[in-house]
Amino acid sequence: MTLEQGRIALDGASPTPLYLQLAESLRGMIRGGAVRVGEALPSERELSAMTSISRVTVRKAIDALLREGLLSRRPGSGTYVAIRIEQPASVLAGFSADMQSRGARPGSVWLEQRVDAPNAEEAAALNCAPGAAVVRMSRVRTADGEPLAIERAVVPATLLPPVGDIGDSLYEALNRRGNRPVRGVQRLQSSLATPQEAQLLDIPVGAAILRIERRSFLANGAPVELTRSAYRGDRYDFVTEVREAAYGG
Amino acid sequence: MTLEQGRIALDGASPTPLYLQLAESLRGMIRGGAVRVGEALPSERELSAMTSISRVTVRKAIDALLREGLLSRRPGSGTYVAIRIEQPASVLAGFSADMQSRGARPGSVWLEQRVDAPNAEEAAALNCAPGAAVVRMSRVRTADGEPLAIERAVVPATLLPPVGDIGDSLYEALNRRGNRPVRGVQRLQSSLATPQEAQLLDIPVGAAILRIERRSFLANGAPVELTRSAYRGDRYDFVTEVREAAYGG
DNA sequence: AAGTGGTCTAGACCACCTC
DNA sequence: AGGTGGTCTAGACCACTTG
Repeated sequence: MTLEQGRIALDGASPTPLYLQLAESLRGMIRGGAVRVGEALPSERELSAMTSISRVTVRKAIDALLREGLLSRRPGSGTYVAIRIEQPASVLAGFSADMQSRGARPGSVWLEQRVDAPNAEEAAALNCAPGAAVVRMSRVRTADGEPLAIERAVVPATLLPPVGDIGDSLYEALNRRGNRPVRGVQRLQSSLATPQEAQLLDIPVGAAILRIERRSFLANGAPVELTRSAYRGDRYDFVTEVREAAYGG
Repeated sequence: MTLEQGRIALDGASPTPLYLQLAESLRGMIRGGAVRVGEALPSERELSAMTSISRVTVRKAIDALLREGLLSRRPGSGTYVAIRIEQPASVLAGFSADMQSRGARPGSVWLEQRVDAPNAEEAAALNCAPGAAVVRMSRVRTADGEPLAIERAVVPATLLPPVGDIGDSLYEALNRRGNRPVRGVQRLQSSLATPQEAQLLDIPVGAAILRIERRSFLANGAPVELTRSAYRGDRYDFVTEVREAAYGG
């Protein structure tokens, strides 16, 4: 047995279910290195004895960590710390939240921020009149100070605070106005860096670029943004979870 | 109660666990319209009584359908058939189905197909013993006769028909054995074509390549495949839908 | 042969919503 | 107040791998 019982602190009186408390403890130990990658966890029966909670509940905690990709089970053998810890961040998040969930510090260098009229494609995508006002935002997005992506967003002006109050996180600004997108469609494409992109991202012309076009929508279906981004191919990967087609569809 | 007991056929002697049998029955009823969208399922205690299986096991079946997005639970109220979700191309489909949905004719040129032992990474990803048998499949995938991608799949041999009977669609072969993946995690990366890839895909060295690594899983969580693909960047884009974080587990 | 995860049962109590 | 899902227990048997 590799773990010391003292490290697992569970509170039966807490409103947090025991299995989530145990999952959190195990998560902390794995991240902290108390159990190394590839090593086995104590068996379910051992964990049950160590923590005085039933094996069914121990399994429920392990189930949660399995879905996070932190652990892997081998029947008849044991439960192991997964080799690759990948963060399935297929939830709808802006650049800032995405970077924070990856453990990097997000930043921005503004290229353009102004109110403008939409072109035909933008008006169609945002479902707004050709004469309506949109906010056009172009930035170099950085992670820990290094350029990672070029992001060009177009948003109906009515959904945002005044241009001066938008700050560095578009999604945060939308949230302040109660206009949080709940659904989005993204299109990903592999491409090569143009000379302009190469200069802004500090990479060679012709380097790999991951282009992402995102359209997102409010709960009532109204379009929120049309954003086109160009990510450095060598520094960024996109993780998504897919499920079986629900039905009919 | 909307369901008739007669519709749920469970076989205690079957090697398939009861909770998966029940999940399949419920899935069929929902797809067949026996319970309409927005309607409540019989309560867990009712299902338990109807099927003579314990409530814990009934919950486990419902858990699986929740993860597929087919059902939604409301504490204190009931379990409901989820509102129909608009499905983009981010559903879990193999190359053949993906191409057909895009209106192209899928094809294959085999590079390799054999039973082998997994390497360390594959054994970890597939949760199988180092000495287990896996089927290794490498193909150039074509759309309307044009090379579009190089696909290298590794699947536990136990999940597949004999190697000679696999045919050209991996997912179809898995389905024949009842091993349909219901969930997958994909990692996408932009990259450049290596000389070997360039030759196989008939593109210049250094052209844009979209690399996709997919791990997919059965309803019971068992890993099905580890597949690495290299798509022509100029011919393929990947569309995915993102939602606000919803289901908690 | 011993240990492991995989499955299953028959109960129980709680917080919440309203069938 | 009665029903619902949410949680939890203390056992049990199985198939499998091999600490």
